[in-house]
Amino acid sequence: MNIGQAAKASGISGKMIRYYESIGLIASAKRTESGYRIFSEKDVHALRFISRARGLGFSVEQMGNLLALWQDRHRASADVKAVAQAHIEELDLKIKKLQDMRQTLEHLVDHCQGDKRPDCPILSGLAAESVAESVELDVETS
Amino acid sequence: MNIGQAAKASGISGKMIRYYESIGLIASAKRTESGYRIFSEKDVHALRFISRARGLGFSVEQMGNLLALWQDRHRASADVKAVAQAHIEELDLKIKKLQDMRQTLEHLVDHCQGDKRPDCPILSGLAAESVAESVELDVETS
DNA sequence: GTAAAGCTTCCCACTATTGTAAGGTCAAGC
DNA sequence: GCTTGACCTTACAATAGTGGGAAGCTTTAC
Repeated sequence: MNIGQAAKASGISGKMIRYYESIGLIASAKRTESGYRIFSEKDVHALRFISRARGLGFSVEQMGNLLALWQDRHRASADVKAVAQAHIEELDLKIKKLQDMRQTLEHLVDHCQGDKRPDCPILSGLAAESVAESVELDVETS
Repeated sequence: MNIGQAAKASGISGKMIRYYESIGLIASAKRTESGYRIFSEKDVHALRFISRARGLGFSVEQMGNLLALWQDRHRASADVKAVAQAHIEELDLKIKKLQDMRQTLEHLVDHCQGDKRPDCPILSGLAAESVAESVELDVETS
């Protein structure tokens, strides 16, 4: 199988397959005499594994660990679970950070008239000593 | 004021101040005869504005728009509100994406014993034709 | 036999930030 | 006046992942 067919079959672009090979995430593919990469079903299977792990937000480094565990028939499921749980915690942190941003911004937006006048609590909020300060000022005067 | 003092006062590293200047986000600072950058209170004010916008997850490009609006005394608050709301939508998309990942992963983790045995629904889930497939298999057999 | 499609490597761009190296400047102490 | 250390300057590299493109070779289809 050529790289293009492996790409279609796995959902990973040819570009990225070459990249993953170059950084050692996957083994170097065999080559034809003329230098074309050859992929087996097993290779595609691994690429699909990677594709799903990426879809769940695992980093390349974490995928390296997961792939090693996947290919180790004597792994303990506890080891896999630990990697997955650590990733859930990372996701939680990111989610919380974004939600905090969202909330602050929403608060500012709620207090903005959004008309033709230039007065804007969003800009005052960004310019204030602290975002809370402007919002509180705003609350006091409303 | 030197760049180091401006950095401390604004919460943006000297490195990043130079970067923001290089990409034109902020105006080029005046220099002493020997080439040191000089920052005024007004400059620091703008840097703090940037610092807060960054904290709310605005991209450099969006900050460019916000700064322009901030410095335009005749802006309409509706324009600012539009930028902010567009950003909230971006945040919502990111949050949703992360939450979806989190949920799928949590589902897999919940079905993993996490002991010394090698059987692991997390790995099967990643290796399956689709993540849902393995989970459903798992549900059927549980 | 020629043209098109697909492969190869290599280099660049992106976001935003940090690190490092080589060198100039300023202020304090002696 | 000179040394020292802290601070400044520019320039280049690296990070993570992905996409884009060029130049050139191979394979396939007609």
